This record gives sequence, C-alpha cells and structure tokens, in this order.
Amino acid sequence: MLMRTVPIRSPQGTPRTQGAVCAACPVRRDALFGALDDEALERLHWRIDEAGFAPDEAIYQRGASGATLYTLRSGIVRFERVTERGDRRIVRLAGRGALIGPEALLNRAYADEAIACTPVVVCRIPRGAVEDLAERRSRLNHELMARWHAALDDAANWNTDFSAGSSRARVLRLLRRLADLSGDGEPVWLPTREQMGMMLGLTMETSSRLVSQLRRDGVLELDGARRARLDSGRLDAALRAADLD
Amino acid sequence: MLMRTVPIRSPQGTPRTQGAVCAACPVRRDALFGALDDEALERLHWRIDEAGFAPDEAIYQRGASGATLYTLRSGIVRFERVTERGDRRIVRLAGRGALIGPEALLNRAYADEAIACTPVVVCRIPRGAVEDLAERRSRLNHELMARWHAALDDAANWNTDFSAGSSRARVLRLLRRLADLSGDGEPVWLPTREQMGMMLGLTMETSSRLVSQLRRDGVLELDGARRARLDSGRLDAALRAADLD
DNA sequence: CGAGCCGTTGAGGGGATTCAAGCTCAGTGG
DNA sequence: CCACTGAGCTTGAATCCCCTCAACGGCTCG
Repeated sequence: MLMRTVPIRSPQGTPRTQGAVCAACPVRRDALFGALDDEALERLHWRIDEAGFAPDEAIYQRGASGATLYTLRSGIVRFERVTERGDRRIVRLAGRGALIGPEALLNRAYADEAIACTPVVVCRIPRGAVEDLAERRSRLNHELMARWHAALDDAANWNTDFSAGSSRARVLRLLRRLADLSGDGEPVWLPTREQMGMMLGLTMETSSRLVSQLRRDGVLELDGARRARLDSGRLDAALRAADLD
Repeated sequence: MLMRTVPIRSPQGTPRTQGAVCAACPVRRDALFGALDDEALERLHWRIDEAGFAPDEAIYQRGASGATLYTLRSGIVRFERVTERGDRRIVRLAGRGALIGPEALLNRAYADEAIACTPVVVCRIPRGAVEDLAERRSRLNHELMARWHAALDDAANWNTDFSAGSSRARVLRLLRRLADLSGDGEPVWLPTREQMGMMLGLTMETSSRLVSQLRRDGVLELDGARRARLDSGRLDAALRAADLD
C-alpha cells in the first residue's frame, strides 16, 4: 500500500499544458472550480496537476497533515477509518466531481484514509491556490469550514461507533458520548429506549435490556425520567472489556 | 410537535439588548462568531436573536427551505432522518457551540430534522447576516460549502442506508449506489466481499452468500474480478420487496 | 506446482428480534 | 382518595438471522 503517484499523459501521448487541460476538463462543471471564469482559471491552473492512482492505492493517510486537496475526475474513492478496537470500517464513497480532503483548507490532518477503489484520476490542488482565490479570506469563513468539517467528522464517527460491535458496546459508546455532551458531573440526558434504538440500530427492547443490565453492573443509575448519573470509571472499564470481546 | 419558539429573558428577568448578550455570550469562543472582533459583532448583533426549545420540539423540519442557521448555546440536539421504508433513524447529535443547519447558507432545504433532546437555547442567525460579512463572497466559497454539504449529506445517508435493515436490503442498497457511481450501462465496480462487509457491518461470508443469492436471482452477473453487470429493473424490484419486509 | 488470496458453501451456535405480558408512574376525573 | 388510563419501561420465551468456524474451489503469481 505504498503512496505512489502515476504520471498521466494526454490521450494522444503528447504532454499538454495544465491550462489547456483545465479549460477542457470534462468534469469542470461538476468540480470545485466549475464556478470560476476562464480568467480566474488562468491564474490558477499552473498550480494544479493531475495524478492517477491504481486500485487500492491510498491517496492520503488518515492523520497525515494535508496541504493538498483533490477533485476526483474519474473513478471511485473510499474513505476508511479504524475503530478503537482496531477493525476498519468504510464510512463513505465518492464519485466524479467530489472534493477529497477539504480539511486541508483548515490546515488540519486528514480525518480518514482515502483509497482508490477503481483506477482513479484526481486534480491535485495545493491549499494555497484556494486560499489565494479567496482574496479577502475572512476568518469567519475559516470558522465555517471548521464547523463543517467537525460535523462531517462527527457523522463518520457515528458510523463507526454506533453501528458496529455488540449491542452492549454500542450502548456504552453512546453513554460515553452523552456524558461528553453534558459537561462534568452533571446528570446526563438519557434518550428514551426507542431513541437509543434509533441511534444504535437496535430495538427498544434490546436497548432496555442493556440499560437495565448496565444499571445492575453499577455503570449507570437512573435519576428520574430521561436522566441518569453514570460512573465514569466503570463505564470506561466496561467499554474496554466490551471492545476486546 | 409544533414549531413554537419560546422567548428568552436574561437571568435577572430584565430584557437586555442582543448586543450585550452577544458580547457576553458564554459560548462565544466555541461558536461560529467567536472569530469576529467586537466591531464586526456590532454590525451583526441586531440581526441575531435567541430562541429556546423544549425537549422534543423541532428546530426545523427536513425539507423546509432554510433561511436561518443556528448556533447551539446550550442543550443537546438530535438530527433525524426517515429511511425510504419509513422508519426514522437518528444520524447525529450536537452539543454546545455546534452549528445547526448551515445548509441555509447554500439556500438549500434542511437535510435532516433537528430536534431538541434537552431544553435548548440557540442563537438564530439569518442567512443574510453571514452573507453580508463575507463582503466579497466569491462563488468559489459557495461551491466549497456546497461540496461540504454534499459530503455531510452523504455521510448521513450512509448511516441510514447501510446500517439498517436486513443484510439483503443493505447489499441491494449498496449495489444501487455503486450503479449510480458508475454511470449508465457501464459495468459497476464491485468491492471485495470483505470490503462489502466493512461498508455494511456484515461479515465477508454473509456478503458472499448474499451476492451469490442475488446472482441466482438474476439481479447481478459477475464480470471478472471486482466487476459486475446488474439488472437495474430487478434490482429495484428486489429493493422494494426487501424494504417492505 | 505450491502458496496465497478471494470467494463459496455448509453446519452449528449465539445474539438480537419478535411477540407478549406486566410493571411503574404521572395525569385525569369520578 | 382512588380507580382509570396511557406511555414508557422491563422482562420472559421462542424464533430467526447473522456470525463463527471450517472446508474447499478457482485464480494468479512466484
């Protein structure tokens, strides 16, 4: 799984300037820079180049500090993430025109590993190219993108956390997140059993059984309707135990 | 489940101007406008107001055309989505400082239904307020946000599509998406059975059994390694059948 | 040709669902 | 005050779907 980029040449085999490539780009309408006029494109194209990836090649690794984002010209890309217990989970697929790795704009590490499913061609866009375009790039914009990134990260984590593993592990992970949402020592909001089921892909009966079981285990103590106090230490211990089977 | 906003008053019970409220906002650092200086805040605050929601009250409905986005000051909000077969699925939770409904900036309908879990206080921000701030708001930025929104929408759909229902239904939904990714009539890229499992929360044996079964049903025809041709009509028929139990 | 990976299929067990019966508790009205 | 109600929760028993463990076939590649 090495990180090799395959040089691309035009169909005729004769190298073309990237400017011409961009102007003629068949996915230009679908892609990020579709909004730009030719003049803007002119200022930009020299910083952009193409790269190809063979199936199962990684475009970037999770955690790598990204200075590049990508527009997917052709092929299919998958995003993988490893859960804490160590098993991989595919959290999303992307097709032509998709923006790959926009967290680069936030000067942030990639949140997933992006891997080619089919042969893939991307346009590589250095972070700076986009930044330059947003002439007066307000901090507000940065904040906005950060929030969007956080939401997307959330959604991916939701996939890995709440749809995998035993029902017990899922409930425990949900409790941990609920505890994090309700700050420090306060009683946590507890969903109805039915809502727990909706979050975890379980029936309300199963949710109920598990809450009762955790109550007997001393992890959790009901505190009126939709409220609970939970023993953070035992929760984490139970989580570790559940996660290693 | 009516859409009622509860007027909020300051702790002392005396109304304060929103400007003071914003400047003193305890979540200001966490929230979207934390990046703004006081002067920018001054230009803004009169357009922002607070609203409170009781548990189980909807902040907005999926599909409503949103002209407002929200910053979550306190409480927990859940995002719900209904799958095609009609059952609801919670796809995300948000806590203080989260940005709720940023698709409003794209002049687009809300992708989920946002519902208060606990008592909730939000700042309501009209779309125009943010637009005005991004003085020279380039179309590129709009494109960026659109892509981000699409990715987030994807992630939420991934939750509802691929982690719910019988294994057969999940596989069928995956095939439909794969068909959509590989345009019109071309053979579709088929993941390995193990990758299918990683996407759908199944084992590779189960994935294999189901692919074989669908092959026998004439939905799918293998076409070399990692490629398949599929009968779109039968696929949709099988999907409908699997979705209504 | 053997090694290794991917895919297929079988048998058996287990965990979550389904169906069903009570329980608790708050609200209502006699 | 207390039965009456209904919604949310709990628990039991039986079922079924998916997982686990296992063997084997096809294919590619050294």
